[in-house]
Amino acid sequence: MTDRACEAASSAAPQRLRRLPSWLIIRLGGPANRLVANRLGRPGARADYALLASLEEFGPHSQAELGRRLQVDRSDMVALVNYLEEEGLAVRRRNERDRRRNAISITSAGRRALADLEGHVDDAQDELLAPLDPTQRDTLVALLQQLVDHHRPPHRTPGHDV
Amino acid sequence: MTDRACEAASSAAPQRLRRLPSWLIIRLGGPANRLVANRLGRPGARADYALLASLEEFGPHSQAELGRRLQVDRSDMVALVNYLEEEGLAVRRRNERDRRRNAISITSAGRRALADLEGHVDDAQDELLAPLDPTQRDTLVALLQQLVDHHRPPHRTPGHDV
DNA sequence: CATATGTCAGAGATACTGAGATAT
DNA sequence: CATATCTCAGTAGCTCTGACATAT
Repeated sequence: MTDRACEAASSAAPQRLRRLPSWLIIRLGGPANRLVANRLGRPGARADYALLASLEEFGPHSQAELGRRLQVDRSDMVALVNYLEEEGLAVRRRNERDRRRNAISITSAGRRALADLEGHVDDAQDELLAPLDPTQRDTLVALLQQLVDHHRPPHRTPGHDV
Repeated sequence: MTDRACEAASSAAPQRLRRLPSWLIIRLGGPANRLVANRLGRPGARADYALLASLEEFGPHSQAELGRRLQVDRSDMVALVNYLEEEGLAVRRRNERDRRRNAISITSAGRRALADLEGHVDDAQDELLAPLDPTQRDTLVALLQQLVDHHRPPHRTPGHDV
């Protein structure tokens, strides 16, 4: 009996961690990542979805702009744009008004891929938030948005866009 | 004017991502990790805090039990326990009732280290949750706890503890 | 000249996989 | 024999740093 009580608790996290926001958020990163990646079929597809959403919503970007929007390092953006280009989901041209920059644009195939990915991403959200009702989900999203906004690095806007 | 409007929005995330729980959680993992690591001074100290908290709260553990409690792989637990042992914060003995297992116990130096780390960890939470008032913080923690509990892997309790 | 951009090479921390030896 | 534990080696994805050439 006491043995069974001990066993039942033997995989519960310590209270110090269960009450710790940073621990909860970091722990939840695993399932969040895994559920989305499983639905999308490929580990890196989460980043592709982010790029395509940004391109579709705001139009052409330089790679540095994409990086600032999505909080991805410039150096890591290269491979991501390479992939979209190879798959025909985006095109990379020269920006003739500022020839340091590339101008990345979404293609029609990219829009179709975005719409397809979106359904799977939404399914993953339902799995991730399964125990919460719609009101709780809204509350959670609103709170997380405040935190993400607060921890966004200071805004540096150099030249004109694209 | 239109240029400035474009520039002001050039680092805002797309709405598709701003409303996406998985994206918000994964994005927040960075600051959560960084703030705690900075306060504790060493990248790996977050894991040490978790181990010490578990040992202090529940008494001696085998390494596999620690792994199940904290959701850390057995193979990664070896180095973590090595470090605690080298620092004199825990001792690793043989469990004579089940000689496959080690029995990890916290030392008095470990308890002092835990108390010290706890202050810094709490400071990091204040930074992480800065934009939220106490009620919002409680709400957030309660919601995250539900999600973490829900995504905890299925409970497998083999033998008796320690 | 100072800065921004794209690119590449490498490091670092985290997480997972596979295998082997030992013990139940 | 089947399983559990500890350990090590290797892999993979993610993030960050440093450097360089090019352009503003």
